[in-house]
Amino acid sequence: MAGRAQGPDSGGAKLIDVARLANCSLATASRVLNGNPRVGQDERERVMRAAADLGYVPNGSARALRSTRSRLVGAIIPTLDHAIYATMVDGLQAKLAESGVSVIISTSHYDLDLEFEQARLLVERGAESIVLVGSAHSAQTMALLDQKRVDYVLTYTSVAADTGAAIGFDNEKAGAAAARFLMDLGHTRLGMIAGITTNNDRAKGRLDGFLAEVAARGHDPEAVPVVEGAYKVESGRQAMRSLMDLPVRPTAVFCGSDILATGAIKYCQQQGIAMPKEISIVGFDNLEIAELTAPELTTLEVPAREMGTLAANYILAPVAQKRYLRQTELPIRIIVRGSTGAAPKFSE
Amino acid sequence: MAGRAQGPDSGGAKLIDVARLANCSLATASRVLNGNPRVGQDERERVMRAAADLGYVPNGSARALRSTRSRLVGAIIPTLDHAIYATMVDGLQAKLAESGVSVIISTSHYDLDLEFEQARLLVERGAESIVLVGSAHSAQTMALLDQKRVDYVLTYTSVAADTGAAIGFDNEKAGAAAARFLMDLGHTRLGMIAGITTNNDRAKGRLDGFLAEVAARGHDPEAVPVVEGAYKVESGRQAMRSLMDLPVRPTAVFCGSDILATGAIKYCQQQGIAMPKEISIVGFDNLEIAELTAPELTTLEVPAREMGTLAANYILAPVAQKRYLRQTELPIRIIVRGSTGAAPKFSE
DNA sequence: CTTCGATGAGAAAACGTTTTCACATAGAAA
DNA sequence: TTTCTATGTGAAAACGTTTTCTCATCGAAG
Repeated sequence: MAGRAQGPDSGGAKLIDVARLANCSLATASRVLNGNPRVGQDERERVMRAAADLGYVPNGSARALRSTRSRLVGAIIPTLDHAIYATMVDGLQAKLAESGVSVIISTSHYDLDLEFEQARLLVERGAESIVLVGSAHSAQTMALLDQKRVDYVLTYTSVAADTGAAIGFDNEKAGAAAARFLMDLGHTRLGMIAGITTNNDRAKGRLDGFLAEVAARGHDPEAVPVVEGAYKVESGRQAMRSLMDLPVRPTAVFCGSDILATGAIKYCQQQGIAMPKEISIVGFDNLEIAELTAPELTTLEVPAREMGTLAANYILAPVAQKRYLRQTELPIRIIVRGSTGAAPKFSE
Repeated sequence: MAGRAQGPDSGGAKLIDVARLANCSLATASRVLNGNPRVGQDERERVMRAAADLGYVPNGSARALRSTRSRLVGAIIPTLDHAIYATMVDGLQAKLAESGVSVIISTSHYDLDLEFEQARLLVERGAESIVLVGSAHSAQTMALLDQKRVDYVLTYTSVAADTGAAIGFDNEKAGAAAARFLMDLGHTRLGMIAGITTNNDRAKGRLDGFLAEVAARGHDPEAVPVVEGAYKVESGRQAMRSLMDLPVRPTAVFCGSDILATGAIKYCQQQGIAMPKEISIVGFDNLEIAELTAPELTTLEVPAREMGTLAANYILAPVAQKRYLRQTELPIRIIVRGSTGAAPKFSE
């Protein structure tokens, strides 16, 4: 970080230079470049030409300072290393770019204190809106956004706080749907490989919903073995092993992500556990890999890109419309593939 | 995009408020918050406390305007939807965040004109450095970066332009290594499924290197069938089909990415083409999915995260060190797994 | 003819910082 | 004592825009 972006000498043409070349005042030049209609045709053309000739690039800092509009949006996600989040950001960025709004990205690594620091930095940078993941955030963070009047959007959740917006889906409903789907196939011995639930309300929601539905069907949720694993293929494999080593093996396992599910499938293949004959597996996310396993993976589709696009739409919307977009719950589809089947019959 | 980030009334405490509360001048307050040592102990403490009490958040625009240092870095990548790029950005962002530098991200979708627009916008936002992917960029883009004195880093390539830095690997060498590996296994009937080479010097480099090595071994590169496919599993599948439909089937296929390779493997499985007995397949990237196929995929590892981290190091380095880091060529390893084997013996 | 509203244009203030410059004060060197 | 250097502090300029006034000019309405 050495060398300056736009030194006084270097960098190049400023608005005053454009104005001089176009033989008009600073004010007029500014108006032209901002599309203000109150300026004559010929003047407008002179300024445009002058700007082009000089290769004029406005100074965003100065503009932001004076106008209090930075055209900057911040996004804080757990990590870019998961397709789910990367794709959401891709959608967000693509949509915002259409309107000339830039995205500053930062990662929290599932740490709420770190998230607060990032939020602070984003506010400092002048972000007009901030996109967050999930509904669990530190009180500090919320207070900051509130005090500084930064509007924010929660994604991957449908639970909106009292101030910001929420655009996502209901993780509990999704977990319940998975349980229902498996029980409808006749499975009664269920298990779950959940993502790490600490500081992760999405992982927790899926687990809670899953167990709640089990209870709703009159089964004992306490009897459902649950293993938590980091978002890694290998943890899925190991989690599956510990489930399969249980005295009473589950016949169906719901995994909190496709990555975990893939590891689970891998374990079954290695152990020669027939799928879906002996074991049914359901994933979560519908990543591209869900079609690469053998058999292909039944999974719940997360509308990652759509959440990004909708968050962008909300951010770009005029205040009048905002209240209608404030709480958007997206439906979550189950994609049935070969990894699930009817529960095996037991001879006992 | 409605509602302002830091209005005159709203938002909250400014530096002048901090100064007043600490009973000192604006200058002193500024010095304290910037760690300037020329200020007394007690004064320093008063200012710190005042800033904390008021929840003071500096205005980055004003700071950037006056100091010409934005602490902002831009990154323009083809898309965030490919793990390769997302991971690089993750590494970049993580490293820069340690020094309080933020990353503005934008995507070019492999379009050089769009890339120029994005670069312009980043310069406007005050980015002090810009990270680009590959070595092929429009003259306009290069001229802009040059004129505005924005230093830039090319990644995924080891070819540096005369001004910026390059941190990556040699795609031609990598392609050649793949060819050598396969020929060393006895394969003479090679084929390639390349990524779309239009506006993509990385895809093109891999192809060129592959063919060059074939030629270097005394074979006719014209005889090597090449199919281009978009970065999708399905295009890999289709590309593989067209290769397998050839009158003389290749016995070994080099794919420009693991995604394409995965599609190719899928086709072979569907068609019952034995791997690696009848066909050897080599991928590129070493994505997590490379370990999920059956057999697992032999592939060339791309140091995506490392490139991001090193780009960040370069950006953060003091000018004196920059020249030593300017051109960093990373080695590229071949990860041998089950998808490749000795060439089949022909009865002819 | 006036008076008016509309239109086009410029001068100067303002945005919130950092930085330059000047000025005290105090202890050390002469 | 005088002169110097080092240290801490404040006043005010500066960064490059946007925006608020103010002021002409002009054709239309009175």
